[in-house]
Formats: sequence, C-alpha cells, structure tokens
Amino acid sequence: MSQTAKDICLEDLGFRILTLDLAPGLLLNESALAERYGLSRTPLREVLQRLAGAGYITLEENRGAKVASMDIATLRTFFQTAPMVYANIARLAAEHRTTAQLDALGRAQKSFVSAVRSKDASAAALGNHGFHATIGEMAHNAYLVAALDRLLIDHARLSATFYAPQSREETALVATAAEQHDAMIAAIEERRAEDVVALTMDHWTLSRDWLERFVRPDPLPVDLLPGKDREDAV
Amino acid sequence: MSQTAKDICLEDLGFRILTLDLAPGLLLNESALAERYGLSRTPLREVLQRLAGAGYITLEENRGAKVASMDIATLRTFFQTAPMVYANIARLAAEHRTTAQLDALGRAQKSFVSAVRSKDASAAALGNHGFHATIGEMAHNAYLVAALDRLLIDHARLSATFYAPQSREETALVATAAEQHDAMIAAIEERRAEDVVALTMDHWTLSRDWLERFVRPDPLPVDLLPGKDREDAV
DNA sequence: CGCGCACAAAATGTATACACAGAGTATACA
DNA sequence: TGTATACTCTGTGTATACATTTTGTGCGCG
Repeated sequence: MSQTAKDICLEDLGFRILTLDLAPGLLLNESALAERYGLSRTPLREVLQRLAGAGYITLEENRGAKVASMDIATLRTFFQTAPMVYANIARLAAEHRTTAQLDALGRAQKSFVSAVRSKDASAAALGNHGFHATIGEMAHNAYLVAALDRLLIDHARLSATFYAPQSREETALVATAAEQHDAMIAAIEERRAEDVVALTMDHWTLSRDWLERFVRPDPLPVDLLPGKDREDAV
Repeated sequence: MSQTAKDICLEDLGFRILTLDLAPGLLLNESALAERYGLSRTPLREVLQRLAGAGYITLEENRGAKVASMDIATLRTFFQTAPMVYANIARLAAEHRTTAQLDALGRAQKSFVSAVRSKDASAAALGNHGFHATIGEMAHNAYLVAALDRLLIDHARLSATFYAPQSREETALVATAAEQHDAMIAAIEERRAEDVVALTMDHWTLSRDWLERFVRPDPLPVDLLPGKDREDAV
C-alpha cells in the first residue's frame, strides 16, 4: 500500500510538469533523475514511458525525453477542444457518479480551497487539476478521459499564474471558481445533468477569459519610449 | 530507417491485438514474447509500456500485461462516444488536411480495397484502421486523437468478422463502406467540411447497424430441441 | 473431506555492466 | 580562415544477473 520510490517519482515528475517547475520543452536526463529519486535507470525509464503515454512528455529515439511543448498550435487546439470535452464529461459524470466518487470529489475540492486560502499557487493548481480529474473518473468513459487528461495537463500549465492572484479582482475570480466547484458538486450529487453542463460552461468561460488575457495581455502603450530608443525595439 | 526488432515487435503485437489474434483479457508473458521477437526483456517491457499508453493493453503491478478487455461496459461506452468523436475529427480533418496526408489517405484506401478484394479479413480490418487513423492525423488535434485512437482499437476488434463477409448482403455492405471511403477522400480534398461530417455519420451508421446485429444476433429458434436434451443446455 | 499453512516454481521488478549512437570539438588540410 | 574529418565524450539502448512478489502445489491438521 505504501508508495514505492517509483510511485513517488511518477507523481513528483507529474506534479513538477503540471506546475511548470519543469518547463515545456525541457530535456530530461535519465541518470540525473534516477539518482535524484533513488532508482536505477531501468525503472526510471518505465516511469518516463508512462508519462509519455499520458501525454506529459514526449520520447524521441536516442534523444531522450522532453517535457511536452506548449507552442501556439497547441494553444489553438486547446481552446478549440476543451469546451466540448469538458461539457460531455460533465454530463456523463452527472449520470454515472458513484457515492464513493462524490466523496473523493468533495475531498479534492477541500484541498483545493485550503491551498487557495494558504496562497500556495502550485498546490492550488494541483488541487484544481485533481478536482477535474475526479470528475473525469466519474464519467466512466475511457475514450473521452484520454482526451480530458491531456487537456487538463495543458490547462494546469496555462493556469500556473492564475492561482497566485495579484490584484483584488483576480482574487475574486479565484473565489468565484471555487464557488462554481461547489455548485458543480451539488448538481452532480443530484444528477442534474443539464445544470452540470451549464455550470461547467460557466466555469470554462471564466477560465478562458482569464487565460486569454494572459496569453494576449494588454499591449504596452505605444508612444511611451523616446524616438531614439525605438530602433532597438525592432 | 530500417525497422528494428523492437519496432517489429510493437507493430506486430498491435496488429495481433487489433485482429483478435490476441484475445481481449489474454495475459502476456514477458519472457515468451521476448524470445519470440528476439529481444531481451528490458526493451520488450518498454514495448508493453507503450502499448499500455496507447490503450492496447493494461498493466498491473506485479501481475503482468493483459490485452485490453472488451466487456459490456466498454461496448456501451464505445457506441455512446464514437459518433461524436468521429464527427469532430472528420470536420477538423477537412479543415486541416495537407496534400501529403491526402496522399497517405489514398494509399491507405488502396491497401484497404486490395485486402478486401483478396478476401484477407485481417488485412482489411487493419487497412480500415489505417484509413481512419490517417484521418485522425489530418485533424491535427492531439487531444481528440487520443480518444480516437482508443476508439479505433475497439472498432477494429469489433469489426473482426465484418471483413470476412459470409452472405451476398454482407459483401455489398463492405463494398458500400469502401465507396464511402472514396467519397470521404474527395470531400476532404475539397475541404467540404459539412459533407465530410455527413459522410462520416453515414459510414458510422452502416458500421453500427452491422455491429449491433453482431453483438445481438438473431436468437436461435426456441422449440427446436427435443425435451429430453433441454436439461443439458441450462 | 475441507481448510490452512509452508514451500517451491514461475513470473515480474530492479540493478549494473556494456554496446551503440549523436553532438561537440579539435585538428589537419585546402 | 573556412571546411571537412576523425575523435572524444555524453547519454541513450540492451543484455544479463539478481531480488522480490505472486501463485500453484502438497502436506498436515482439524
């Protein structure tokens, strides 16, 4: 039952990728990781294979493991695909949830909220990830969950700054997200499928609007720099 | 460029799973497979990890690898999910296809048709799988493709008998499927997204109707056996 | 006869040593 | 000085030996 070194390695690498501690595109060194986690290279390579299978990293023949990239094409695809998958997963979760899973969802939300309260951005991002992954389990649909899990990886990484709110307004957004979670739990418990879908779409809209602001931030004022510096700017 | 023993092993195991040569639920023995493919256990285990990541098999700690099962719950989920994913993939493929991918699709269709003509059921099933996997590549959406690939595995396994048509009527169905492929190629080439979606749904309906007939075959006549044998039947 | 425990056999998990490929660098030659 | 080539070095890929876990079997006991 206790976690082996291999389990810890798998979990920790996943955590560090989700929280951007390991940046997209970063090359991973087998020997270094093996030593860090107290494993030999053989089991470590199995961990990497699993991470690759789940979409956390990519493997290239004779060229090692790279943290999955997040280029512009990935972002486009993410925004295109997420709402559809999230909505369908939400409906299925309402229909198929078990009591045990509902308990797990409550616990996930609890740890999310406490992480937000203690202003631990990484823990909050991971808590949010766990919350939505639990809803995925409820959906009981291995096909869609494969898509969902990959979406949640990129969602977590995109949200990295979301849970370290700077302004009063941003703090309010995080609080709203947490309230939406509670509403979703209630709707799932009562199997109100349409409500869960609607709440999920609201939740998505909140997240998307914030992410778009992050991806495409307000442009800097145009004519602020003196003319002579302009040439450096290209 | 040439295929290593590992590549051959990966490909062949995938092939044998798709064609039901390795039955769902079957336990795989590492040593036996390693010897069969001329590998040591280390690279063979990596092959298994990859197959597990792609959804072909499942791995359980200290209990080896099992070919992914196809129980009643899996079937339900399959019929529930496939049309949505197929339709979305079709639309994206029409929008994003490149010329090179279009060529690949033509080649896939060609090898599918020739397999059908030579009455090689396994090759036909694999050819059909390759055709739809190629459309998946066109969609250029890693999230949905993860779901698609898993659906295509089960679709191929469900269709195992489809491409060994027994009756005149079944032969006609296979011919219709091939014609639908051609129509899909044309519509994808001309980027007629809505048409591709419609054709895909027709294709799905054809497949689904046949599969349902297979899953729920015509019941045997009820009162055919003499009374005295009935007790053995239970 | 049924149940349980202990031992044996077989399969999976891990460590280590070695083989091989790729990237970078230095050197020789044009 | 630029380029090509050979060499070295780093890191991945593979094989084998060993450890651990699981499972099957047989014996003894209730």
